[in-house]
Amino acid sequence: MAYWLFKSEPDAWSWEQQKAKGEAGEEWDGIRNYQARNNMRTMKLGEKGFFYHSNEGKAVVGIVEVCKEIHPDSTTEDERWECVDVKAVCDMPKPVTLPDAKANPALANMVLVVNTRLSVQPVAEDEYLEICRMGGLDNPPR
DNA sequence: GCCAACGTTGGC
DNA sequence: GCCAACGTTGGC
Repeated sequence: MAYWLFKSEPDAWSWEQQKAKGEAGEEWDGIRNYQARNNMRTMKLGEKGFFYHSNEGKAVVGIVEVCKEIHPDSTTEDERWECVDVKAVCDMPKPVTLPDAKANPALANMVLVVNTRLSVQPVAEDEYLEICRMGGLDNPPR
């Protein structure tokens, strides 16, 4: 079971909007970066990931689950671009900010800290659990 | 709003 | 296949 992190500017697509979609979930469309797309290609149904607000907030605000595996991105005719669907699972009781993550030595190698520009990224299991711990999530969904 | 870091494009 | 020019992301 792998873990992921999805980045979104709240102006474009916020955690509130994601939660409003409920169980149906929503396409994680608009990704135009090969690395990010390749990460989505390896995602399996049911895998968990963080929902991260970039720009405003700069924090992990919730947890999502992959509810549809890789398929064409409906927002473009360009068949190079594919995406998955995700649905909201739960809030992060206490959002974990980027400065929080940077200040934690256990997260020094986290992609979020090391490569700030990658919008869909893998998260190691120990990093996943550490962020959940910092966020006050006692029983992280696995 | 600025700018560093990074990715992509296109000329050669 | 290299690399300069350009565009975009995202932290500050």
